Parts: sequence; structure tokens; C-alpha cells
Amino acid sequence: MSPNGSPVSPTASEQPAKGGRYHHGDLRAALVDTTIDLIAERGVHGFSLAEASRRLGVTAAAPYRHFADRDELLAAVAVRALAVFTAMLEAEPADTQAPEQRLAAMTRAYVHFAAEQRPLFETLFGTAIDKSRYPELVRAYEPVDKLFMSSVGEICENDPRGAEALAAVLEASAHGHAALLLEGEYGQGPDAVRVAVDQAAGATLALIEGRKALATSADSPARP
Amino acid sequence: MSPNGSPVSPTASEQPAKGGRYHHGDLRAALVDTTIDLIAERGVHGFSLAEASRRLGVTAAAPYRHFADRDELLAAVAVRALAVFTAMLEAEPADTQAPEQRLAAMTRAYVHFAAEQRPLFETLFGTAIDKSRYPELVRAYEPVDKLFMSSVGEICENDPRGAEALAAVLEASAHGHAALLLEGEYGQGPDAVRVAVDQAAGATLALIEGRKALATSADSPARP
DNA sequence: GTCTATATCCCGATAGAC
DNA sequence: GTCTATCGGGATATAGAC
Repeated sequence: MSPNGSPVSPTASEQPAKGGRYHHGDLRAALVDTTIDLIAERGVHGFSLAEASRRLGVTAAAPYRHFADRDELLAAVAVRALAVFTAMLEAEPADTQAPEQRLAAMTRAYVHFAAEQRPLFETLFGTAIDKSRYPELVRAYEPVDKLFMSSVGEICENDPRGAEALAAVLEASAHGHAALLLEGEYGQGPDAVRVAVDQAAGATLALIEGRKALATSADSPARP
Repeated sequence: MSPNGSPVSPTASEQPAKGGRYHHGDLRAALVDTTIDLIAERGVHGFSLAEASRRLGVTAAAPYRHFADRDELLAAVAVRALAVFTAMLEAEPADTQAPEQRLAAMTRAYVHFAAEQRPLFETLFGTAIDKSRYPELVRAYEPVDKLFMSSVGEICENDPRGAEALAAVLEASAHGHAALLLEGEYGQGPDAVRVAVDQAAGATLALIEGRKALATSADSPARP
């Protein structure tokens, strides 16, 4: 088990062979795991293929059998990140709640994900991966998008424009809370996470409510 | 004039001297300017002291007369960033508006700043500068904080707790819009900036309004 | 599928001359 | 206040052996 909690191929050894050749059971997966660990320690930009190789006891040339270059490895990490986040979202009870409550829960999950899976979150945002180069990465975004937009759509029925706008501000708010949490603006430790998560969820509800209120008052400006 | 629009010392030449010694009028300021250009081109993490020196026609050793290390130069850029942002905020008409409108205007300024001064914005957030090491950086935050908190305080009179919470969500929302704009989620070009700025300002108003509404309904839960 | 070896390039930082 | 010279790292990526 790697420190990031992901399983490495069972046949992978963790030390270089003393004398002979060294073979990984699944160097590709091991590289993804080790990369996540490295990002956790030094940030996305501190990561290097060379050091990941060193940690796994292979030479710096080995990874190039599995990834064309550094970016392709990061894209693989991003795909994993979206899989983890999707799993978090799908673990929520889905149908029993009002769409506002589901969106608040998704916001909680978003900020929680940023806090608990920092390296994965950083990989999704801290880097400028050229998504169009990695179709599987585009596909990995789809389930998240679907879940999110379905709840937004329920709130903005028959108003696709409004839905898009609401989606944008909700995403921005959630993202902002996550980003500032990671910047340390909420302090450190589990208390900071709790506060950020609560405030983010509250902001989601307030945004939905506030937009409703402002739209109404715009319809009948004589009634503030 | 440097591409980032900041004046370089008038005595600074832009090419290395052909034969003799090379003296800058103000290498320190020139380094800050060039650093901003470099960050604009390659991002905060792509920047290097070595390349900044190269561009200015000095050797890699020269900067160390002016900055103890790389981080100190980045801190100087951050100070400049806050000065620019403060100037943007102070350029707004201050007293004529309701606090909600002033906060919406500050949000506009924030997102606008991120878009128009991307390298400065990136320096403030993309790096983990240890602020406590640079007292002048701490001081540079003060005027912004003061402007922001005074408007927030007007809305949350006699409720310092509420003021802090409102400040946090407003900051997060503004930051989120700025961050997603820079990530390209709004597309490219001036249209993207306009949309992001408008949505961010709208979100600010909606957050204030929505929190008010939710607080009220919490006081009298029998009246949804 | 991995290794050896190598090419090529980059960086931050310091000592001491001028 | 800048330069020369240098130390001691680090990186990506390729060619060819096994």
C-alpha cells in the first residue's frame, strides 16, 4: 500500500533488486501511485519523472515505455482523480433530497475532496493539462458533470440559460472555498476543513436562494 | 517600458554592453519587471532567476546583491501585485453607494485584476510564499483588508461573527470566479472576462441577499 | 520491459576578483 | 554592484544492449 492509499500491483517489490534485473508487475500503475505521493510531498510542480523512477528502483528511462512524456503521466493521475471524486459523489444518498440539498452535499464533497485528496485536486487544477490531448480525461469528467447538471436543471426548469449561469456560480463558489482552504486561509487542521466545508455548503444554499430572490425582485421592482 | 507596463529605471539599457562592464541604474526594479514578464510567459513555477538575469544582460550572480534568494524576489513581486490591486480598488467611487454595491464592485475589480494582471494574481496565489518572512508583504495586504471589511461590517452591524463568515464566502466566491476564469472555464478572450466579472458580481449580491433570506427563515421557520 | 550510457540542457548559490 | 568561475545539484529524453 502506497501512502496515498492506492493499491500497487501485488507483484511490485519496493526495493531495487540487489544484483539482477528488476521487474515490476505493473510499473505503469506503480508510477501513478508514486506520482501521487510525490505531488503530496512537493506539489504538482515539484514532481519529476526522474524522482518517481528513483523511488520505484527503476532507471529514469523505464517510464518511457509506459508514458510518452511527463504530461501523459499527469493526465493519468488526473483520470484517477476524477474517478475518486466521482466515487465520492456517488456514495451520497441521491434521490431522497431536494436538489438544493443535493447541491449542498456536492459542494461539501468538493471541498472535502480538495482537503483529503489534495494531490489529486492539485493535479486537476494546478496544472494546465491540455485536455483535448487526452480523450479519456474528457470522458472522466462526464459523470461528474451529469450529476451536477441534473440537480441544477431541476432548480432551473425550462431555463437552460439560467441553469448554465447557476452552475457556473456554484462551481466557482465551491472551487473558491476549496482553493482558499488549501491556501491556508482557514488555518490548518481538521477544524479548518470543517469550517470551510460548512461555509461552502451554506454559500451554495445562499446562492440558490439569493438568485431566486433577486430574480423575483427584478420581476416586480416595485416590491423590494 | 517593459511588456507588463511597468516603468524600468530610465538609465537601464536593454542590451548587454558590448565590451566593458554593465551597470544597471536599478537592477532591483528591473528584476521585478522582468520577473513579471517571465511569469506571464511561463507561469510562476516556470520562472527562474537565471533567465531573468539573462534577459537583463547581467550574470546569474548579480541578483544576489539585491535579493537573498529566489523567494525574496517573488515576495517583491507579490508586494507590487498588492499595490496594483489596491490602486484598482481605490480608483472606485467609494462613498456614494450601498455597501452591497461596493462589494459587488470590489468583486468585479478582483476578477478583473486576475484577468488583466494574471502574473501578479498568480504570484499572490500560485506560490506558497511564507508571508511571515516578509513583513512588508503583510503590510501590503492591510489596505485591501480594510476596504473589504469595512463594507462587510456595514452589512453585518453588531455581528462580528456574521461579518467574518460573510467575508469568507464573498472572498471564496470572487476567488473561485477568478480562478476558473484563468483555468479557461469561461473560454478565452474579452468575452470570457466580461461574463466571469458579471457572474461574480451577481454572485456577490446573491450571496448577501441569500444569507439574509436564510437567516430570516431560520428565525421564523414556520414562515417559508 | 528494463538497463546502461549518454547527450543536452537547466537551475540556485557562493567565493573572490575588479 | 557586477563579473568570472565554479560547485553541485537536477531534469527530460534517446539509442542500443540484454
